[in-house]
Amino acid sequence: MTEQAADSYDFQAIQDRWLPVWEELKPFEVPNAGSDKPKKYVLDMFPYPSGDLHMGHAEAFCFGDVLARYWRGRGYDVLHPIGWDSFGLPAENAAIKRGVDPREWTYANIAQQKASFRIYAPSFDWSRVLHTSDPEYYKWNQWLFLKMYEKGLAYRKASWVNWDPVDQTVLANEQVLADGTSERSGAVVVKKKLTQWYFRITDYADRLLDDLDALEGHWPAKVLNMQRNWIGRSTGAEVEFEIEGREAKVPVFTTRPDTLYGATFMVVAPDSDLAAELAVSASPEARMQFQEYLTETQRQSEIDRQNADRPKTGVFLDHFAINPVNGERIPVWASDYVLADYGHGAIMAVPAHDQRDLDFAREFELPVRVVVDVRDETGESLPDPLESGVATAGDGVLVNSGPLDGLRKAEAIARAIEVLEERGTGRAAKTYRLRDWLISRQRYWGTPIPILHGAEEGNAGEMRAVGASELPVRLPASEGLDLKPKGSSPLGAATEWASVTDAAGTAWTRDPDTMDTFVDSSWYYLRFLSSQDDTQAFDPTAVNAWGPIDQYAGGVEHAILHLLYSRFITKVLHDLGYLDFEEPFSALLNQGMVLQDGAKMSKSKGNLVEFASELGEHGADALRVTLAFAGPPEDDIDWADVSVQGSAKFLARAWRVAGDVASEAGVDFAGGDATLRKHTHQLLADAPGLIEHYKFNVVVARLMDQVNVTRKAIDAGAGAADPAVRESAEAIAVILSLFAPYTAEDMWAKLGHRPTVALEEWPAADPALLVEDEVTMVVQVNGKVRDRLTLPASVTEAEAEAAARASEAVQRAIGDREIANVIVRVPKIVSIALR
RNA sequence: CCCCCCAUAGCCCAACCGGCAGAGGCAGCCGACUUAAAAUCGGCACAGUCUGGGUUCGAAUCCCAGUGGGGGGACCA
Repeated sequence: MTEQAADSYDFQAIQDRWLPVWEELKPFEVPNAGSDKPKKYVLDMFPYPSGDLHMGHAEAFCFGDVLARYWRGRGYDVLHPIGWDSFGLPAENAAIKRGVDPREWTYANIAQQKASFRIYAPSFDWSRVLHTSDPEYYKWNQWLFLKMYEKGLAYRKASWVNWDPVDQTVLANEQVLADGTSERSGAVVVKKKLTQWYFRITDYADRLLDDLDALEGHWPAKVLNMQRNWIGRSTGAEVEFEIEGREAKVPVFTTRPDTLYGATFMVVAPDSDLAAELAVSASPEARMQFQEYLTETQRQSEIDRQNADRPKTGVFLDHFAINPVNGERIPVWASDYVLADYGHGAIMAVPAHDQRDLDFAREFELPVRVVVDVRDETGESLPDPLESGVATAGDGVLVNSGPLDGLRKAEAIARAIEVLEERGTGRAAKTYRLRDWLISRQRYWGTPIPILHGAEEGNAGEMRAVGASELPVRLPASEGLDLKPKGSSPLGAATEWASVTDAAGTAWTRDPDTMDTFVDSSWYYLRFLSSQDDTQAFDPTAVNAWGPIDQYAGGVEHAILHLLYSRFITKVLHDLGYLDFEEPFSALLNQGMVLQDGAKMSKSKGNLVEFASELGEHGADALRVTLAFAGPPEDDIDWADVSVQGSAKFLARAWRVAGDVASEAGVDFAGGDATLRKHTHQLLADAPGLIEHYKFNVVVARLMDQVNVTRKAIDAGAGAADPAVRESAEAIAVILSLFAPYTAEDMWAKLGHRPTVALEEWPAADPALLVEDEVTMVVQVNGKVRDRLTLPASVTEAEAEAAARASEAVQRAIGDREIANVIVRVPKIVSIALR
């Protein structure tokens, strides 16, 4: 080491010094059995291997790592694994574009990301690494599918599905954005009727919704809100309407069974089976009109359909329904404002009290009957909706409603349900916005669905699950397969792979579809406990010992999809008896985005900050400190607002403090400078709470403050040999190791200790050093600060008040006015109110 | 249209249960060191908390209304 290197901070030299040492020590490998320490499972959402790591990864993995390192410092065994979410469309599309094997492309990217992670140095347990595209992993994906299939939770149905015309595959509802475009390709999604595999997530809708309550305070409020909206439970009643000339009754869902007497017509979705059936028995003109209308609505894009301002359209279906409560005969219409896949695809229309129904009634001159007397604040009845064009949806007293008359809305809803149940024509019911999870994809780079379809006359239409002993169903080589999107799965063309003859000589064809990659990521956290185990998906004993995940960290872009699916699969595995917990993620941290000049970074905008170049230029520590210090982790970071050089400057200052310490390691701190010791112990006392509340930026600020104070003590106070200086430097190294592991390790070595500071337990704050012997109390007169009193910490309320009254400045402020009230809050304030 | 979150120095952000608006940083200015610059060190200055009401002895903090920004849902019966 040259003289120069010894006293100037060189991040490259420090990285080069410690990386090999850590790789030798493997300090973050934790056996499943752990030790006798308590356990924490800290997980970052695993990355997708599209190219190298980017700044978003840098941020996410920084925060996860701070928490993992924190809990280690607090005396826990911490499991902090890493893997790759390596199946999926982007890899496949990129592979098509470059004419390479998706497998090669994917694993090359993984290798690159691993190399970047090595330098960035999150405290991963590398012995547990997994890739979802390994047969050793997706075998268990198939196992999971078969478990779901056995339980009736995986099923096939023909339905209108979201079709991405660019990627040429179906999409889950969750993958279609609000504007009707695909979240992946950006193409306008169209509807296609196809037979597809689904997971029955709607069976779990109530639990998925209700169990969110227990996560309150541990998950971001925003994510809870989004999940609740997504599940979208409505409570009300199912009412059965008879349709003249039809055997079976038609159920409709309503949140307002109290308004049944106001139902003056029925509307069915044009693309529903019921509409088609009713049209068959309608008059020829009505049938023709309906056909035209149906064609018209199906031409509409999702975007047009979602435009709420457009006028109501519809056709009369030439049928009448009977209102079960009053026997009234009401016309049945078809209109696209009723959705086929929500509720029962049919509604009872109450135009007086529902705006959509009113708009429709006014358009087609259907009757409007007020059954709830809704009043405004002055007690005046609101105007008749037919005239005003405004439906009255609020609370009020029921009228024109037979037995419900005189009841208020809530009572009337309850009573209406009772009436329906007594008569057997309805019941209380709930319905959800959430739909079953469509999991089949017509693409190559995913987990093959382990199902065989009958391929000869004798077994045509039959389905058979692949036996557990035959798993995994491996993906065939991509060589010779046309991976280009063409609307059917590339695997179907792999005839040799797809054709199967069983022991009895019967011919079968493999299901050609692959699973949505969200299946892969819905349970990966369980696999980390036994990523090499080829006898089971996961080890229930180990999983129950470590799980659920104590701290999950990742992007808010997964607020619905990934988190909802993981919660669902966790509940299923709980119900199957594998898990003793029902929620996978006890606490969740969502980091914000890294922006540049207020905009999302992208190559096309030319505002990309490259992770690799930042890492090379400033080093891992400066980058991590910058990200942690930029602000609250859940806020977006604008790279234009931060200074990586500033972080580097701070690290150099901290590092020099350690180098200046002149006392020996192991020296007794007790005799050290009291002021500095107090400062150090205040930091030690505050840091845990700050970290646990994700206030990383505040902890970094406190470390800067501690470095500044220590610098002053060395240069102008106690001096470099004072034990308090060593105590402070050691505390800085230990806490700084969460953010800047290399620098902290080097400081630790300079302070005469052996690696690694990452496994060092935090020194305890000494309560005796935290008590102040003097306090400053503020005296306010009529809310204005008039004096500051320095008083002993043991001061009583009466003494403080006396001192305040004795103050000259206070007396001047009071003058000759009378004191109305004196409030004393030791040790903060004396507040004097004048009359 | 409905729901949720946010607003503090030029900028990024702190401020516990309502109790002195400032912990830290960036940018700025002055000075020390230097032949000079960089780095480093020392110092300085900067807001009364988006607006308007209310509660309180006391409000950045609680309540109401609004403005601006962000997010979610939305023809969901």
